[in-house]
Amino acid sequence: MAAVSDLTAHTGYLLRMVSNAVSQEFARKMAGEGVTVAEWVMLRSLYGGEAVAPSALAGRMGMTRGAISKLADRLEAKGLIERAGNPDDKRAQRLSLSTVGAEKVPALAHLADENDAVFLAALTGKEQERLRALLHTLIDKHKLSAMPVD
Amino acid sequence: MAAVSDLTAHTGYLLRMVSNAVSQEFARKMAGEGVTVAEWVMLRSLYGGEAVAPSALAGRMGMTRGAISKLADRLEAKGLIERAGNPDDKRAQRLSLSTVGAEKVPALAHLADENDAVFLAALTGKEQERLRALLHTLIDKHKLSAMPVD
DNA sequence: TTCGTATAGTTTCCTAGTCAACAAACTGGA
DNA sequence: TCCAGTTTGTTGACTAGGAAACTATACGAA
Repeated sequence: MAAVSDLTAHTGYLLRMVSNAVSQEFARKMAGEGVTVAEWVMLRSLYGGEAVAPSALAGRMGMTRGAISKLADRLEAKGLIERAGNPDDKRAQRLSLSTVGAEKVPALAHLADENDAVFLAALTGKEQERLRALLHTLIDKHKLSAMPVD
Repeated sequence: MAAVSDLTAHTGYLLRMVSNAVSQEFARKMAGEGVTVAEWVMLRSLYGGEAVAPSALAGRMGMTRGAISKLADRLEAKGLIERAGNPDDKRAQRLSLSTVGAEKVPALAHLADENDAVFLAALTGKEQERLRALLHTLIDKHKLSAMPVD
């Protein structure tokens, strides 16, 4: 007998529901700063570190090289990042934040903190800890590493 | 002082990471059946009930009417759903599963069950319960209702 | 009645991804 | 050395969705 379980019977479903709610609200706030979530992730990834190769970012951000290429185009056009060639390997590039980009990150980070705090305020401190622990367990056991963008 | 917190410091970030992992794996399985996740949600929403108006589905699925219109086009083209006019209101439509569509749902539901179970196997039964409870709390307190599709 | 407004679904334009083909540059073994 | 295979980033074709304009229909108050 093929019992068809309800959509909401799946934890994966609940996860998407909650995750989407947080992300959409976050996207809205970022949009107010003229930045998309993917752009924020790239900016944050470049913050406070050395210049990074696009292909490395693709791995970190869980996007294709093609997507990174276009994303970098947009951020470069906005003057938030810079592309530098690599004399050792003429194919390669190094992406880094521009001064303006670096100045923008803390403000965006503040929005991210705030967004997270507001949403999680629906849980007690202990519950928040428990949720984080459970998510970390899933991440570890499944060896998840790619940064989520969409 | 503007301390810039790490991306992974945000629970919203962890949520997206975990949620994306489940969803992408699920999307891969659905793709093997020639169906996208959005299509699955629509099919499941139409399963075992009365015919539904596109606009109602838009609300339930958290998508715009435009998106539903195109989604319905695709499913109709695949022969999985049917559009019926409404004599009472010539603007309105009613969407329902075709016989083929209805037959397909249980198999897809099985894949959904399986996908969920495999992913959550990384947690103990008690932990799974706790995770679901926490997600439900967030959903309730934030009055989330739209079905997540992307 | 009839006209203004609201509603249902469609369509167009835009955005942001993927995938696959590609050119240029590198690498290493015969 | 040199050439086959790999890697880097880019590009073009395609997809799925959102926003807003649009069409057709319904409704309601003057």
